[in-house]
Amino acid sequence: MPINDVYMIYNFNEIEAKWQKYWAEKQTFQADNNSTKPKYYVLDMFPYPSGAGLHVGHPLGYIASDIYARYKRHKGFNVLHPQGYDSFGLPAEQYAIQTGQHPAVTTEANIKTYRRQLDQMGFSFDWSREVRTSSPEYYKWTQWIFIQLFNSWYNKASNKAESVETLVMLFSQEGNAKVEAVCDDGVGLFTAAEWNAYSSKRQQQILLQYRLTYLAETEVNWCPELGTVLANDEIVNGVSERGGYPVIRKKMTQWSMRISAYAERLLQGLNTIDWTDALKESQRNWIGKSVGASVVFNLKGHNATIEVFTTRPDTIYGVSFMTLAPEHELVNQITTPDQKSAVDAYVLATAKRSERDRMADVKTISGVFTGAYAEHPLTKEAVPVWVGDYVLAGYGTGAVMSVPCGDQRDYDFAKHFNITIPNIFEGVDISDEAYTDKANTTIANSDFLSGLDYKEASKQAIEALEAKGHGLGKTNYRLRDAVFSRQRYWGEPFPVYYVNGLPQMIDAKHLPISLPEVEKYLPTEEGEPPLGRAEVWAWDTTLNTVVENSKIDHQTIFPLELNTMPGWAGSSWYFNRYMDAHNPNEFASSEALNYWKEVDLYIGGSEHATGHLLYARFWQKFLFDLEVVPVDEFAKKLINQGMILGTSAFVGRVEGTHTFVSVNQITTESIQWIHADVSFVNASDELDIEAFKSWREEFKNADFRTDNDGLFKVKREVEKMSKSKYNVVNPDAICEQYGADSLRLYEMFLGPLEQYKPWNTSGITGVHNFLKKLWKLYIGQDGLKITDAEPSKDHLKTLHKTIKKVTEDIENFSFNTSVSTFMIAVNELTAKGCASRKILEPLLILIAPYAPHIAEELWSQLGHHESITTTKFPEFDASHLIESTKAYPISFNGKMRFTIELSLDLSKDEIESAVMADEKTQAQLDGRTPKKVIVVPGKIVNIVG
RNA sequence: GCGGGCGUGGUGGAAUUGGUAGACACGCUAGACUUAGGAUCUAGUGCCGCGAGGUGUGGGAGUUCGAGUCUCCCCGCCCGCACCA
Repeated sequence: MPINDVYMIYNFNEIEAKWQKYWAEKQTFQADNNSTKPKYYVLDMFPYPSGAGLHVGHPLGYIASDIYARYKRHKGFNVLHPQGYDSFGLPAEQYAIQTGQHPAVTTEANIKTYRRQLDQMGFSFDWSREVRTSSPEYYKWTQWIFIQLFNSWYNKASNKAESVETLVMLFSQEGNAKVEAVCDDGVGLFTAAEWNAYSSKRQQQILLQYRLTYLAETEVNWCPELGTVLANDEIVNGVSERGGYPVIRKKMTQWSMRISAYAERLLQGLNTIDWTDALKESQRNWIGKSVGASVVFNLKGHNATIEVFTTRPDTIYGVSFMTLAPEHELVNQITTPDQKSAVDAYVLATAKRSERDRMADVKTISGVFTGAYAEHPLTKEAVPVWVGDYVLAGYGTGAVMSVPCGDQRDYDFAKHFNITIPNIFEGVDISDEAYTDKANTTIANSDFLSGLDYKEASKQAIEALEAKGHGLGKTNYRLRDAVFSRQRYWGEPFPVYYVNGLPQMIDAKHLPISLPEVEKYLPTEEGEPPLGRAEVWAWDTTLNTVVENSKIDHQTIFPLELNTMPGWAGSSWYFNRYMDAHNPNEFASSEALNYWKEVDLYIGGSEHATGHLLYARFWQKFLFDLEVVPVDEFAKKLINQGMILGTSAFVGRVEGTHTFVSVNQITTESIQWIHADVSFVNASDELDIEAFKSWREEFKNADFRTDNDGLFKVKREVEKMSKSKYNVVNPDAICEQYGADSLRLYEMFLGPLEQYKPWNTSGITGVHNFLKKLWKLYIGQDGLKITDAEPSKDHLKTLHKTIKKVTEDIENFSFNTSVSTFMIAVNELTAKGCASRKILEPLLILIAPYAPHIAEELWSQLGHHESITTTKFPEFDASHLIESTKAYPISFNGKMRFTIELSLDLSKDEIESAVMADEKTQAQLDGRTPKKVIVVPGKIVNIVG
């Protein structure tokens, strides 16, 4: 056979296509819901299929999870490794608005691209379980979950969600006084008799205040540019996360999710799951638990009271004033005529400032006295009531009891307005700043609390306040209920219609409620969401169907909800659907749910910390309460892969001219930096001037001031990889040039999985060369090199060193170092001329999870007819690592330690005597006799004295 | 301000978890073969020094026979939350 025959050289393109086809045809990676093997569920965060396709950053996490999934198969697990698409979303809709193309059409096209790109990477996904959040078969169950939420309330007594039917029963039997529910503020008390006498409408309105998803007029974050509301986690620094548009506060009637009911369980659950500390900490911050007390102050001369929340009830005797948020409802009511104009002016001025301004400017102290006085609940002294914008309307009750000696903000406010600062701490100087250290506090000047520490004083203060009916211990959470409505087209329709303005659920058996066709994807002229354009968007209660009817008679036909669900709806439960992806009758069968239970390993970006990952935990806990899922945390272990960043290239242009200047030639002129496409620049930062010139019309006749050698250098900067920064590297090109196995290895080789790292294509030659060397280890000019010769001890040592390292690496998710380990192994075996089947077969299995195509190809060339994917992973045998007998002592203080290199030929006993005979050891022992010598091959030897 | 993390060659990064720092790879230098090569192979490559040698993990101190690793202080960087009462 000629040398350039396909079987002689490493023809990665051909090999990869061949095995991808093989895996697809044989359905190699289809998971079985009935298996005697132990199960293992490896999940990636499913992608949003954007029009730009995948860049090299996207597959990083998929490669890692794929290696792990393949490894687990080798280890004898029944592995579920599915993939799908989070296919509802804003970009497809924005594109639809611009082009009139239906989002379903562009989404379908994008999915095709994604699928092709994912396939070419050789991922071992079980595509038979693919889900798409935008398909009616899927969102049928998203709608179903919504109905379950609507039909549930949160019982604090049982600490779980229960059916609204039980709530109705309680109301009709004993009213709501004893019902411990998480519900809206301001639900009044009623008796059973009153409840039963209420109209049906009134009853429904009351129930809405208890449901886990509810309709309420709330102040929401409205983004005019996007034409929709946003959840708190979708806003970053006062602007929208997507697009960076301004966000304003606006009152609207919206669906909300009562996630606050689960605040404590979401917090506690973090202790049971293996997620990173950083991520858990983000969620803890976001939930923001604080323990303290609610205290009620009477107002002098008014019937009203001010309720405050404090984490420092121990400082109750240090209160010298109170502060209300400018938006507080009492401000108007209690302001005295003298102060009215000043207060009104202040409130107005604050209202004019945007959220962002207020956030940016925290240093300026401002406020105004209302003229009113509250009464201290214990001393009965008068306490002046102020208004100040350092108090936030949205947290706690929007009012605080100000203790200037114990809180820096209160202190600053008091200093600024000359309010007295009583000192209630023993032996502490507060002339310069407040004393905020509650761990080392002794309370003074505080009646019965004097002499107590923080903990005891808080306890007794709460007891005293409770006894007087002026307060009680309370825990506050920062976590707000999540707005669930979006004024958008491309999302799940709600299974909701309205009768007399009250929401009704469509019976689950009529789901899905599919998205209607609309002519345009914009809001209507009347300002209704896009679904308002649908001619057919009403529910016929007699026919139980969405009907075509322009003249709604309001007897049997009722309007449907026009909002759609937010992007996070479909992604909050998809991991359960994969277990039984095509079940038309249930969202997943209980057999499937009980078999797979939860995700064992979840890999995805940390940017979802307070969005998707919190909402998904919330829904899982709810579904657990409903007893439809068997576990209340959906992912046991979670790893955040770091982002792969792009290395942008900038060319400098002298401001206001058409002259471009190489970075070395820049002198004093002011330079405007322009992104150049990274494909025009080589590894030495030199620009292909001609390519750049023909890139855009405006550059065609530009001048270029080059270096003396005629080269033009660009400036490099590491940024997020993005189309708009022209720094995107396409995996298709890499696969074409180096192959998927090279790309997979290189992405792992780049650095620790969780770290952020810039992409640099030139380094890929290193791993590519490794694959070529690997190939040459098995295949020579005359074909297969493998022999059945017994391996030498040296070869065995290399193999087992590699087995040990690679196994440890995979278990610890340090995939980067095993790539190096492979390189060392192949270099050593090549140098030693190893051709033994007993070495090279196990080696191939080690490499298979990382570089599956080449491994499959060589495996089949070795004469195997079955895929390598389920062969048994090689076992490490320590005896092969023992080396020589040189030992030298390390320390002696009761315990003695030696570093030792052990000999392959020696037994444990022989090693022991070798150690003891060692000169240095003898010197160190100084005549003493050790009791015991512990020998661990490949490790340090302990000698216990 | 609070919380989490990090700091090692020109670069990405290793380091048996307290035991020969810089594995492996990129880049670079020299050479070989080809002789358009960006292909392949060999050798070298932390820094200073011709050399023996010295020095070296942001800086300083400490614990230890021994510190990149542990403790304390300082400097710098990244991420999350942020007037949260």
